[in-house]
Amino acid sequence: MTVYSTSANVSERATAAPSLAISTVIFALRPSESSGRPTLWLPLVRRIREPYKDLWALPGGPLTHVESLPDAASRNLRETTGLTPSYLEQLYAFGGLHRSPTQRVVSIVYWALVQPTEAALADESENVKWFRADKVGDLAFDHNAIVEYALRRLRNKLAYGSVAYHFLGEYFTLAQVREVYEAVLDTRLDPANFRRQLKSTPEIEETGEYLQGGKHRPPRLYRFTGRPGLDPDNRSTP
Amino acid sequence: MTVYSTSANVSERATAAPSLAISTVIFALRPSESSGRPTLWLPLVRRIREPYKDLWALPGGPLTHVESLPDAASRNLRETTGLTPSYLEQLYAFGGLHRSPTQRVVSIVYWALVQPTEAALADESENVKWFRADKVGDLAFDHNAIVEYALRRLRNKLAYGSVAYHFLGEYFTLAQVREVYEAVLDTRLDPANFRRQLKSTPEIEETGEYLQGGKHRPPRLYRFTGRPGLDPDNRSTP
DNA sequence: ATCAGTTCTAGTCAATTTGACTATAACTAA
DNA sequence: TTAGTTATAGTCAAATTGACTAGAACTGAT
Repeated sequence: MTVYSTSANVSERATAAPSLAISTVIFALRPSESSGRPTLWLPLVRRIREPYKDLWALPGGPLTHVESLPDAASRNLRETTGLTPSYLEQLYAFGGLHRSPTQRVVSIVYWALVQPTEAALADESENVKWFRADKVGDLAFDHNAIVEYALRRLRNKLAYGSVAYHFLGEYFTLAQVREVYEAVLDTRLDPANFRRQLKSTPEIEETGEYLQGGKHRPPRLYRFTGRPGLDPDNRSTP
Repeated sequence: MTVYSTSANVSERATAAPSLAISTVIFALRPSESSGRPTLWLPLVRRIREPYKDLWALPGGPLTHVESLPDAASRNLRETTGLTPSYLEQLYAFGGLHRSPTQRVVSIVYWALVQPTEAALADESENVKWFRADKVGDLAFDHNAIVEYALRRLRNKLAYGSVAYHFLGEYFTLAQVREVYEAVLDTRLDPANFRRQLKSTPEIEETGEYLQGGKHRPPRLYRFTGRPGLDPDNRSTP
């Protein structure tokens, strides 16, 4: 089985550029099956051909000539899960020599966050399944390393940045933000101190609304007004 | 002038993968020509063919089949400047549709830091020249945007991370570290407070040595003992 | 209607960190 | 010997953080 396309000849094999693929690590919060508290999940697709046939892998595919890198990432995200991300950022380009046993492939990997309302509608099937981020099992290629790195970046970015809000809808309670932090960082945080910190950041705006229908005192709803970040792609998410 | 290689046919043009290149933004500190204080510089190469003939551009070239991404970055860094970096990290993959007017190119860009002893030996020629990082002029392709982004990342990383020491040799004074911060962030920092902070980080080790030969009280020399960082390539720099 | 249970929210207080500043030590050059 | 300069330690108030207390506001059970 040869891995080079149709009309390539021997001299081209030596110099031909490695092929380019786009993959995406998609994170969403879902209630844990045991505790009911939100935990971090991601969708994987089952490989239907060699190499690594029948193993789970990150959604991905080749980059076509007519689309930008983030467009390609969005597209294969939509194609495999039906989802539209609320946040999409380039993670890393993985280009090790032996990532794929049959071919030299450089994968540019994106990571995406989707809101739970979106995530609930996600397509799931025989070949697309959601896994807890800390229990993905053995994946195809170097995808375990990629998922681990994506998790590190997510945790790191959460500490400094403004990503937490992209897991949530437009309006949210401060306790929901805390739950995002607790799920992603896998810790418990003091509710009173956490809200004091959030209230001191100018990017979080108090609204007049309250979340009704809960079992206890209705919490006030807030809105995030910050700007994306320093990613050069910078989808100005309208 | 066609941009596709020899035996490509029409149908391949539509689906052929975009070509892959590696570029590097190389930072080093050099004494400013005016004040003598260290400032941030980077080497650029003059383009000797179209497109953008005669404009300055980042060092770079195609990725060959037999080298990893960081190896390719090191190689073209060495080939253009003769330098060996003390720090090398992936910056970003740039893949906009119209980065090059003649061809679809995806560039995986690395950024490197070199120590001043190294940087002093750097090759300079008609076609390789060093520029102040804030005065590079109009560059080829999207390289102005790339340099700007590299600067943002460098500044950002300096605040949290451990990059500053890679601008310096194995032994350094705390004032030298401060000069790195001042050069990169373009501010002045209080010497006393700055050293208090450094001394509270466990990764900086006091040595028994002092830097002799200065004009004033000889400062103590320190050593950095921290580990690289969370980059997946992670050259464990022996 | 009342009360127990729970979460939301504001606040207190000591410990730690930060920013502005002062003072002394240790060297060189004149 | 002294003036000039950098290195280094320390002081003090302001700001931030972590642990904790307590009242407000709701639901569901009695």
